[in-house]
Amino acid sequence: MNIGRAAAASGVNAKMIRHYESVGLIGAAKRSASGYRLYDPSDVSVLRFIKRGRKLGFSIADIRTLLALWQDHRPSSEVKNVALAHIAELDARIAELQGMRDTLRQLASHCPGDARPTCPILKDLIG
Amino acid sequence: MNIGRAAAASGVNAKMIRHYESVGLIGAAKRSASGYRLYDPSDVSVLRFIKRGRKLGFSIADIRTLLALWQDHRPSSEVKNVALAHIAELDARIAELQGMRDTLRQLASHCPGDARPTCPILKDLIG
DNA sequence: ATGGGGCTTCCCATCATTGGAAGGTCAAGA
DNA sequence: TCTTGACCTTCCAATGATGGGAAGCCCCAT
Repeated sequence: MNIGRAAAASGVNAKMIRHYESVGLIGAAKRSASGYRLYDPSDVSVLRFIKRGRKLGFSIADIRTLLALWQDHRPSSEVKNVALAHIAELDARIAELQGMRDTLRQLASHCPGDARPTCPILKDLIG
Repeated sequence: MNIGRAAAASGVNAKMIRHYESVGLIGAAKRSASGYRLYDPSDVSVLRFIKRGRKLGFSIADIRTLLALWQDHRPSSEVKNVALAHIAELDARIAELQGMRDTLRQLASHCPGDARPTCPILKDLIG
């Protein structure tokens, strides 16, 4: 299977497959006589793993860890720890964004939004 | 006032002040005879505006707009529109992260987290 | 054999920020 | 006056994940 078919089968586009190979997230693919990368269904499984991991917000570094844990049949506690750490990061990021949003919502609610230039949003930005 | 003092007074470090100048977010600073950038309190106000805007998650492009709206005394409706659009982006991003977190929390809650390799988190990633 | 689509590598851009190198300037202390 | 150390300058590069595009080779169907 060429890279295009692997891309279609995994949901990871060809560009990213090459990228993941270049950063060592996946091993170097075998090559055809003319230099085309060749993939088999187990490679597609790995790509789907990566795809799904990215959708859950894991970094490439995390996914590298998770792939190793999966392929080495490591204890689920190790997987769970990675997941819990990521949940904590997500919580932190969510709280940060909520703080921004709440502040802005408050400011915007007091902004007349008319032709006058006076605006609490600008007032806040000016400090 | 040299760049270091402007940085201390505004909370924007010297490196970023130069960067903001290079991308045209702030005008080119006057220079001393020896080439040092020189700032006055109104420049510091602009830098604080930028700093605060970044803290609220506005992009440089948004801040460029907001600075123009501020300095040109434009109607508050324009400012409000920028803010409301940003709030919408924040809401979308928050929802996205919450989706990830909720999925992960669900998966992690069913993961034994013990010495066995079987783990619903990995099962989900594999698809 | 020709055309078109797929594949290769390589470089560049994003966005905001940070780090570092190499070198010039300033002020204070010996 | 000389030195030292803190400050300033410009330029280059890296971050993380992804995408765009160029130049050129390969393969298959017509």
